[in-house]
Amino acid sequence: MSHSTRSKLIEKAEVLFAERGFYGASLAQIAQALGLSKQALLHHFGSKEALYGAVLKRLSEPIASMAQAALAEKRPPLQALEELVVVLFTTQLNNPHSANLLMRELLDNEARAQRAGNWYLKPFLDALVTIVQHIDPTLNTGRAIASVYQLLGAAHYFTVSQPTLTQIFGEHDFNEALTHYEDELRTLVQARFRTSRMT
Amino acid sequence: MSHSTRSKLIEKAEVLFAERGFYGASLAQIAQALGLSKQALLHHFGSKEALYGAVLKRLSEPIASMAQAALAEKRPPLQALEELVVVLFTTQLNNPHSANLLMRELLDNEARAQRAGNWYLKPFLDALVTIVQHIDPTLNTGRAIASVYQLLGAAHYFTVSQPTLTQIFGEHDFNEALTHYEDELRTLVQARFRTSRMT
DNA sequence: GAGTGTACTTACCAACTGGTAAGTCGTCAA
DNA sequence: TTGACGACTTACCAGTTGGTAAGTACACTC
Repeated sequence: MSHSTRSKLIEKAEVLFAERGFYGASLAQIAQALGLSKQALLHHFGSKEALYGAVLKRLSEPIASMAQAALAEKRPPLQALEELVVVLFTTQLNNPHSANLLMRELLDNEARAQRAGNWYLKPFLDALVTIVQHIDPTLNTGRAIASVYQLLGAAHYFTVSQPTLTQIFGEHDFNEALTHYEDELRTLVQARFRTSRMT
Repeated sequence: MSHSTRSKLIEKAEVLFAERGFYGASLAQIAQALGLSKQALLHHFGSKEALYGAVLKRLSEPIASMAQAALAEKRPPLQALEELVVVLFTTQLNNPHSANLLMRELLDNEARAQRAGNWYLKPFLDALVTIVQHIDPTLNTGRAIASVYQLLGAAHYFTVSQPTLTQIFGEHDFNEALTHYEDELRTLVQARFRTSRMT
């Protein structure tokens, strides 16, 4: 079936792009990993850029809808934010390839900025900024972006560093860090905004 | 002079590796950007991997010595940590290529783990973990790693996201975020460890 | 059963990849 | 003056890159 092949290609491309980057993963590799010819891939997507775009799109959709769901919730916004950050973190932990690829997109962005991919992240970031401004209405947009990025950084960076950390500190210490990380994230969210209201 | 050509090559390689990744930057590009032939480059470094290693080494040295200097300081450790995080952040802001390349190294690490490059970061991370444990001696290594990574993530992630943020939120809001980010980082360091001592 | 469309295939292509071999050229020491 | 060395060069290599052209094989509609 066509749809299944197409989505299988996207899945495999996600893994290979995540592991080796846009230039490091070749069309032939991706297709071959599924027993297809490179030209089968080009038949479905037309070009490497288009394939990459399809991967990015599929990646960003669940993230954006998570953030928008959190925004629509009736819970106190600080609670909603804490929950959202934790859910994002655990989702990334369970999908290391997505997390890696998103980070790569941040890096490649500058050199290949004309691609529309970046904008997939906009609804997600907008929702986060809005939540933060609900928590502390005195924050202007710039400050809100800053605090959102601290939280996002704290979560995303750790996920992506997993292999490095394991190598440097060993599996035992890494697992210890992992066990407590969710907790630490909650502490961070609370601490950040408790202080902000005290100032 | 030989030394000058060699270090010019490292500098240029850093920029191109940062912009396009290890696979995306070719030896010919790097050499050509300095008016040299690809083989001049290979004469100095032998292989692409070796060049990459030289770039990484030069990159990580100042970072490691910063952290070790902070560890040797006589100030209260919380103050030393706050200062170190801020210095790291501003250094990265002023050297976006270094920041990008370090982030890429985190990502490429898994696929090309056999390279020794990772370990350049070990002294730096060790120093940070030690400082954190001076601040709060009740933290085991895992928890200390976790809190170090939150701070590192908050700083590094923002630097690397600069182009994306500018595109999504516009230059004005980004500059506002930038203006306050150092402040926000200080707040974060203080808030994180103030809370930790309260618990 | 003719025609149409989709999902692929093999056969190519020029351009580029990292790397080797074999020089050339200037400098400096004996 | 010779000889060695370092810093390069041109010439070349096989393998891979993304992409095009032209088909084949099969399902479906009319």
